[in-house]
Amino acid sequence: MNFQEISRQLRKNGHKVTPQRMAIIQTVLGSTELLTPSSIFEKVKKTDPGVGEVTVYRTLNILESLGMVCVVHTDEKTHSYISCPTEHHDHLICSDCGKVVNFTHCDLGTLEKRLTAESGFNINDHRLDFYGRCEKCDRKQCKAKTPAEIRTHRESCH
Amino acid sequence: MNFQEISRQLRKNGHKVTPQRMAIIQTVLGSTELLTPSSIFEKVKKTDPGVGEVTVYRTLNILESLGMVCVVHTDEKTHSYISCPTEHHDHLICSDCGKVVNFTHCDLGTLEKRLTAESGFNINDHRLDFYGRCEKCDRKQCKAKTPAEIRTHRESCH
DNA sequence: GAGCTAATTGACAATAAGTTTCATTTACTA
DNA sequence: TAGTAAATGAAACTTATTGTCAATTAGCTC
Repeated sequence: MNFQEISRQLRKNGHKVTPQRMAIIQTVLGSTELLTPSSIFEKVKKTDPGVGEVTVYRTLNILESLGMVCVVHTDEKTHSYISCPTEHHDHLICSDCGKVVNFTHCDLGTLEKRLTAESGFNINDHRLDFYGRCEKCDRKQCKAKTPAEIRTHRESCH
Repeated sequence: MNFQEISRQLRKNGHKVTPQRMAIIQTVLGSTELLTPSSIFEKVKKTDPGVGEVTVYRTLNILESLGMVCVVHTDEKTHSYISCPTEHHDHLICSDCGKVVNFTHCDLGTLEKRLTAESGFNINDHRLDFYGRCEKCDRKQCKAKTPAEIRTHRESCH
């Protein structure tokens, strides 16, 4: 998604196109790894020091409402976000480096029918996340323990 | 799981059996609906007013470490817990009343193989949650909007 | 292009979930 | 029935996120 498409998408939904917003959006959409509000803030600050942390939170809410990012549930206490396609998809998440791969065609139709019959539930949605190690991390096993080590390791994977 | 099994399980793992702990555990394990720390606190307070909210948090952490409850990810900002079997299972969650049904045999082997081949990921875990309406709620569509209305509605479903 | 207006921004304050601390109490063991 | 380490409750603390508000700005209208 390029600058113009993003701008159009924003305006179509009644949002203004501001430099802060665009800086944040380009950082988020240009990444394939899991991002937290504060990690986004840190990244954006390097190129656009004028952007406030609160604006990151606000922009993430807009992106979520537009379906351009997903909230990924991790064991951490902060929200994690990942840029994603707007059609239905699920996630493969690397537990070492935070890389996320979207995949489509989860083919849960059969399972869903079985569960509907067994439970009486009227199912209308699901969330499927696979966890494991991406190819890179699987080769160089991660030994990082401290937050700083994990950050270094993650950077070496991207 | 009865009183004695729970006690044994606790002692086996180096935890003491206290009245507060047992009150909390029996409330949690005796429920099929999603519970938050504060909703558990409210329930327990009715029968055992002496139990503090912090003890609820501490007990939930123990139950989680023993694999007796799962954290279920919702859109709410508080953690939600559900009593669950210790072997692998996934969840069906009613978005109206919070009822949770555990199911086994998710049969994701084929999908997992495909994704491993396509992505190079070494997958070792997954999380699959189906969302929808349970049979009861599907019949009497939920119109509740305010927290108080939702609470009333939920109580009427259990 | 100038002016208007409502949305956006950043700084700061407020909130709330969850954790830590610590003096006191209590479950288990010897 | 002590002794001791774990557990408890109350209060303080931490930290992610949200709300407030005056100043700024994007995008519309003329």
